[in-house]
Amino acid sequence: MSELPRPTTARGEATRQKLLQAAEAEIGEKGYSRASVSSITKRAGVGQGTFYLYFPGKEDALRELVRHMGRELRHALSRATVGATSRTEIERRGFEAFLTFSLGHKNLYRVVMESQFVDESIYREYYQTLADAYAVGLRKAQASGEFREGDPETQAWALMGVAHFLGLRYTIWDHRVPPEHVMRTAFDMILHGLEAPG
Amino acid sequence: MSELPRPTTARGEATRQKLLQAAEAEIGEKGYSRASVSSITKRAGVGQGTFYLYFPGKEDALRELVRHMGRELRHALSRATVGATSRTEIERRGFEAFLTFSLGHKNLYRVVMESQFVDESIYREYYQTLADAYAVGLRKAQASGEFREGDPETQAWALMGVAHFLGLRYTIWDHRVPPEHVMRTAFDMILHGLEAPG
Amino acid sequence: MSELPRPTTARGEATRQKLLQAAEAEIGEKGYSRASVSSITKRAGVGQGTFYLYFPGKEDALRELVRHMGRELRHALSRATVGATSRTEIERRGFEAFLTFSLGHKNLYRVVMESQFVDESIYREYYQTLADAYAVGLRKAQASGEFREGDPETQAWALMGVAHFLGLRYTIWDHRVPPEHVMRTAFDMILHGLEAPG
Amino acid sequence: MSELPRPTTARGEATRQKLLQAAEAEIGEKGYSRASVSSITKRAGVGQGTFYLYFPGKEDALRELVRHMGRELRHALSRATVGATSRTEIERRGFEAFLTFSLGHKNLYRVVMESQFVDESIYREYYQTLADAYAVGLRKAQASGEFREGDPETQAWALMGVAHFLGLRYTIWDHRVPPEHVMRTAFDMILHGLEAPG
DNA sequence: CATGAATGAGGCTTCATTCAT
DNA sequence: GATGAATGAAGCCTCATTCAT
Repeated sequence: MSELPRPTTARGEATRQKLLQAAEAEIGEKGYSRASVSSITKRAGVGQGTFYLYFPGKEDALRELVRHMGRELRHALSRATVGATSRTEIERRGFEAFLTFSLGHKNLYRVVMESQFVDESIYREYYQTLADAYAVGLRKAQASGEFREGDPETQAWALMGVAHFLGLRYTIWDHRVPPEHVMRTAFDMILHGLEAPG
Repeated sequence: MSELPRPTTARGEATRQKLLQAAEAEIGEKGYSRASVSSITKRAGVGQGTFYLYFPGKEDALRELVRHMGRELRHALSRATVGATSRTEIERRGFEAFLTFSLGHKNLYRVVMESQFVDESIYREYYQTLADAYAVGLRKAQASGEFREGDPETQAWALMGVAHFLGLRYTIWDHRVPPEHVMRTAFDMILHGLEAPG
Repeated sequence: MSELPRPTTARGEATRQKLLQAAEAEIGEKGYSRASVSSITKRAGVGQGTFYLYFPGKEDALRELVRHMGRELRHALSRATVGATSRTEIERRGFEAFLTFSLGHKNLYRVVMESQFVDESIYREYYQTLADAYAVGLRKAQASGEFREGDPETQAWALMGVAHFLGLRYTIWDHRVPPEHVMRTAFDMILHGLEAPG
Repeated sequence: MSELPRPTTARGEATRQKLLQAAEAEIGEKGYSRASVSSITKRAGVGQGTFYLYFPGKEDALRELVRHMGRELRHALSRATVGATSRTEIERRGFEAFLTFSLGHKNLYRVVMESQFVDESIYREYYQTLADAYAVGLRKAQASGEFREGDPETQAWALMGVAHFLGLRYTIWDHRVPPEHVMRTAFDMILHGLEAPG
């Protein structure tokens, strides 16, 4: 009723993974509230009750999924930006990696977005964690003189907004516009701003 | 797609408005799936069955609400930017107006955000309409040489992303950071970009 | 969710009564936890959901039933003892009425007994109300010199215990021993005690 | 009816005892139907399946517990009344011992009371065994002229009713009234009856 | 002896929607 | 126009019990 029992055997761990994957697919496709635990267990090929051996309730599977997505995305961003020689380069590669990642994890991405309507704290935690890491990099780039001065946290949230909306619009909803095209315009704006020089 | 049958009497119109306001409060506070038609009618002070005299179903009230929010926001933006002397000025005032508006319509804003999980098309229509109008302005500013070249639609989506995320983070979730502070950083970035000049 | 809506129409009141009677039969026969809401509604000939139009939950039907039994029993005792010329007479008639009543309401009596394991307060209220009324009568009989001195509340509980156990043993469980026989022994003991005089 | 297979090793016996104690606590605290086998095994510190090595099912643990309580209570009563010089003395000491015992075994007592709703026969057996032993003593006291004539079995049930109700009311539910006070009134009534002499 | 993962029946409850008045 | 009683499908969750290890 109150404890969250973690499986102790390998068999248990496998079942847990099956459930998590099934939950990702089910919730990603139908949305959290239309997704049913019984469908999840059916997809996972286990009995209904088995779900509750691994999660205290439906909401907790969602939480788990969002945390998982957060970890995966951060890893993807790390991998993509390793070895970059400038912050500008990091931004570009990170942006690209984000779009690729979202496209490759549409379901999980939907799950993250919807989490805000189930328990806002899950969603806030997800983005705040990203923003914090992001702000660190921006602060360094300002210190080194590469980037213009400005509050790094605000910038981080603004940039996440750009990425989120462009990702939603141009990769998740409709990817007929070539990504390079979107990237070019977006990056020009992000790096040099809207105003024409002079 | 076709408009719902509208009431013909003044009394009917009043009931319809009461229901819409109740739906806004109920869905905004509890979220779409936790909101119930019976609570909505209770809030509106009408009988349960009355709801179905004005809306074919629960989803349709949501749809109506999103359209309503779209209209209101566009009016607010028009009003705010009328008489501006430059596109930069329009951007600034529009941004400000958007933040004020979201803050003043938290429930409605929540409803719009959640609509994507009920019927994506409502949500896409909402943003696409905004983006289209936005892009027209940006295109003009580019033509006049005030703004740098770039695909206006992409820019519009990117800018809406900035506004959405900053609004969510700094006005809806937590408005301890003063809006001027957020605005200053955001605008510097939007107009001149991240990179230091030279 | 929080209000307990009372029916406003005659039809509603009728449904409520059907449900209450069905609940009495169902819970009385199977016991509270083995009784199911769905069986209750089936017996009542209404849809499952209808139950929740009249009771916030299963427990509340039980509560209602116990209160009902309390009122009925008190009425029966009043009726039985009206016109008695001595407290001894009241005791005798009350005792008899109690046994008759329990026998005629086996199901309801079972429901009352079981209520203590669902929500003790229901059960305590039931007996405390009886005890309070009982003690008033005993106190008067002591004041008038008819009954020996002693704490009336304690006496009331003791006498309810006698009635309860004898009723359970000799009317509800097994009524092969003639009631007069039980009554004679019980009354002799209650009125004159166990000890032989002298 | 037949005894359950008992463990043959000392280790097994220890496990069985742990389970029984855990069941007493769990069922006593939560009530039979809210008590779960898995909680019992958790309390006992053994695996879930282990329960079924010692009991055919949940009900059987209850049965065992009631029998256990019966034995313990009878022993307590024997010990308390040994060496008493009159039946009156036996009554007094027995009554006192019963109250002390119930107070010291609240959980077990609750379990016994609830058993009637799980399997009435367990409960009836419990009280019938007590009543039979009780009646033997009462019959002797009548034969010796110490107690007034009357059907001993009826008297036994009546007296158990007194003890049960007073125990429930004044020790288990609320022991603010001093036991001596309750005992004095109760005993006066039991030994000499309600009616004033003369 | 002991374990704990797995099961699936079954219970409670919610709710969008219908309909007779 | 309006009502509110009624419905039944559907969902979440619990739990006694089984069984392979």
